[in-house]
Amino acid sequence: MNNILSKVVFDVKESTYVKDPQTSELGNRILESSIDLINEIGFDSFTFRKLAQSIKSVEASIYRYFESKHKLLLYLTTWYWSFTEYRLEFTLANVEAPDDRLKRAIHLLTSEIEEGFSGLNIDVIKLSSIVIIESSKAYLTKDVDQENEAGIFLGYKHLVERVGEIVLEINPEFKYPNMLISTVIEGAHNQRFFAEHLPRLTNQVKGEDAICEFYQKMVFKTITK
Amino acid sequence: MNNILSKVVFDVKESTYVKDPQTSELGNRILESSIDLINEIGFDSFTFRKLAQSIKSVEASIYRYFESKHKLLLYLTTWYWSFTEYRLEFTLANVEAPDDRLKRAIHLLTSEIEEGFSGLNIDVIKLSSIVIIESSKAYLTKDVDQENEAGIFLGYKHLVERVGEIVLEINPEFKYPNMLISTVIEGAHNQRFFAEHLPRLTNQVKGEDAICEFYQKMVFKTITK
Amino acid sequence: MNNILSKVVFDVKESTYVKDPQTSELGNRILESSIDLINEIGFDSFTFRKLAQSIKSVEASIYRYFESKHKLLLYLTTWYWSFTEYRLEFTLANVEAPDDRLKRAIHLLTSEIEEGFSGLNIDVIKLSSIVIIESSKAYLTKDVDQENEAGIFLGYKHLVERVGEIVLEINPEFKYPNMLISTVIEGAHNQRFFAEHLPRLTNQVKGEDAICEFYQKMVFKTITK
Amino acid sequence: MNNILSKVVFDVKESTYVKDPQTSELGNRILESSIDLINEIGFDSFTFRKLAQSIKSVEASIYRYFESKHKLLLYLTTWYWSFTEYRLEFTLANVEAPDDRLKRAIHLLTSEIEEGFSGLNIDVIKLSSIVIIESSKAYLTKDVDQENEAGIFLGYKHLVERVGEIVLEINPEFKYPNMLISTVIEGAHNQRFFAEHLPRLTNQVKGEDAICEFYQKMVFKTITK
DNA sequence: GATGAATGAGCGTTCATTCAT
DNA sequence: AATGAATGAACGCTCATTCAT
Repeated sequence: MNNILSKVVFDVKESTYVKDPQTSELGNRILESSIDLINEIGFDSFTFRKLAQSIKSVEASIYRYFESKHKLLLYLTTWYWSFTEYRLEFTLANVEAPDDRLKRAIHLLTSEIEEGFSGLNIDVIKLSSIVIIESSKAYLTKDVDQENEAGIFLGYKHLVERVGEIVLEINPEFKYPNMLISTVIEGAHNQRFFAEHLPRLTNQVKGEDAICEFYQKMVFKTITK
Repeated sequence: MNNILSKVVFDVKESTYVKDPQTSELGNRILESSIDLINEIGFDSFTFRKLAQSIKSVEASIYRYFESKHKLLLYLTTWYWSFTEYRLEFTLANVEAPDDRLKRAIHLLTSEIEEGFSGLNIDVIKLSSIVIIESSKAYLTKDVDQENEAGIFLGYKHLVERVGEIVLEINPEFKYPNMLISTVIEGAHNQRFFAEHLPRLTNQVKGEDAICEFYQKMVFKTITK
Repeated sequence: MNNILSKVVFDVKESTYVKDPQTSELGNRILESSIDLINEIGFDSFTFRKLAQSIKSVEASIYRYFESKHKLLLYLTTWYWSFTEYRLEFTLANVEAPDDRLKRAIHLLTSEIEEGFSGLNIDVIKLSSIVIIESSKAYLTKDVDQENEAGIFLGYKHLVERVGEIVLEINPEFKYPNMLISTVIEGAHNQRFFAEHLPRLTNQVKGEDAICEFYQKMVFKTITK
Repeated sequence: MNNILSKVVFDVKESTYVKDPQTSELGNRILESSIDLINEIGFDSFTFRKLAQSIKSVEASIYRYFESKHKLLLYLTTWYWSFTEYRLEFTLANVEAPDDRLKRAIHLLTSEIEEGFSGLNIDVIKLSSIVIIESSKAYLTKDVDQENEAGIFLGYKHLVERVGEIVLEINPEFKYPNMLISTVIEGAHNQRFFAEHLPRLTNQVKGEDAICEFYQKMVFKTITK
């Protein structure tokens, strides 16, 4: 599986980095450590200085790869969506029935990643938890409209549209496929966070997986004529 | 309407402030200006220094009211949810039919606030746009679990539960009322942001109001047995 | 003499400072120490950090007074020219004969300040040496044309014009009074520097005062019809 | 003219460079680009990094030629004086009358270079403007006394002495020939800068050439017994 | 000889916060 | 109660420089 995964790895917009971190040993250490560190202390108090200390290097070296911590977060989330799309391909491969396809797609988008992926230097489980908590900070910013970031959300958009298309296969007249799918993705993220920190906002019992079940039902009922 | 509204005004958890800003002229200026300023430059680059300049006062004075900018944001969002709950009461008053009640509730939660509210020193339109963009930052933080903030999300939780109860009136067996309603609230916020900045993630045409229609249908279909 | 001198002290363009350093104890320490420090290590390697250390304070405190080291240098040179003009007034007071007046003026502009001035917290001798070595850096900069600096060289300009007028008293037809006087001022500065560091560029023997004599002769011969 | 000029080219003190930039293609690009760049952004914000970018090379490569940006500036000014001395030879060649020689010499030192010199990779017009603005920074430094820089000002000194000798031919008893000539050179530089940026310090109207005329008269009157 | 990668050091700046008045 | 002055700490960033290839 190594080879295939390493192919995915490159599918990150160049505009997020100065030099692709996956092409050097230091770069990879930056990725690994930043995931650990953001998980630990949160993106807000995450700084290049702290990251530099944790990889036993210096800030200047990190600037060779990313021009700001914001760009680094974009890199990570972009990578995550690109990786998720890749997993989606596998999940849908050779599955014909649209209902089945949609069910599987939603399961993928709303369940926790549980197994690690061998052959990857990136810890996807930790990364997914970063995406849940911090990714909104990547777009909820005043810079979101800048041209150079136009391409950055492509991965996410693409994923939404891919699943949206399955919805349309089932009900070609449904008017809001993207709205529905992005609601599911963001919603699942939120519910997972609520389940852990603000349980009264959800009906998810920690441990069980009501989230996936709920969103599957919601989607199918919503798109039924 | 002045009197009634000013009653709402006090319904903010004390743990968010050192001294209630609504009890003094300076405090009110802090609220007004912070809303303007956060709207303008975003919460991340919003600082007490800049706020102090814009109210022609001094950082130290703001510390009399809020112990951090984070607490100030919590105050504003709490105020917002408390205000929203208040509006909900009005919307539902004397409406008996559960279907009708739910429809109205969702409309309230998913539509843009359009009219200002006279008698309020707080610009609710601007505030709602802050809540959309920045409120997730108020809870997506490592401090979220700290005891003293336990009560802070009460307003939001209460609102979710209030509407959740209407859901249960319609279908007492529905298992995930809170999950559904918080998905709607967060979803509507996101969609509104996407519509403006990342339109490919939504099917909302700017100007129209597909969002409200979509969520109403989604909710009713989802809770139908 | 105290009182009169303290009057001069305020004659510095406000655009050079954020808060007038002469109005507080810390501000005065900044002035004194910066003069010492620039003298010692040169303006190029002079930084706010080093200055802060030498006054046993921190950089942030210095920023209360000056927004950059460049502005601080402008403050010092402006102060110096304003002070020089003040000394000029005294030197010319009650002297009627134009020849005499010019001779005295040139002497003032070309001789080393030797006596300290009691009642001043600023060490004028050290300051004058800074002006000789570093002041050109205050105007030889890409910012020189910016509007906000328009008024900054007024002291220097005014001094040049004041002495230029004496030249015109002696020879009203002389076409280049300002050119002549600014040549003298800058020239005397250079020669004093050369005498110390690059003696082959001058004919000044260190210790003697050929510089003053030379410029006096030069001026009188040049303006004679 | 090529051959003769390329002879001049080598007349730069070795102590300024690690490897003579004129001996390689990259070295020449360094010279050309540094002149452009210093002109554009000023010496203070000129760095090896920016220079490296503009020659599409790398900082490390520049260090092969110059050990610091300060040394590079010294190289350029030294080259300039050496070049000026060379032009002086041509200007004085076959001119016998001392008065005439002095007049021509001063004209050379105080007028703007207008024509470019074919056969030179160095843009002398731009370089002369650098020397006017930045050269004082080359010697107004705390390092000026260091041994290895002792020889660096030889070109300038030599030029001053060469013209000083003409002064002595005319008036052998004149005591300050070097002082006079260095005053003229520095003065002309200053006046040219003032004319453009601080016109009230001069009587030079931009466009005309009062500077040359003024200094010629000044010199002749000053040295007349 | 030229380059790419990495680093150590330090600068300018801003922030949040405290203290005395 | 509000303010002015000062501070400690950290951040983002750039620079000059070195090393290995």
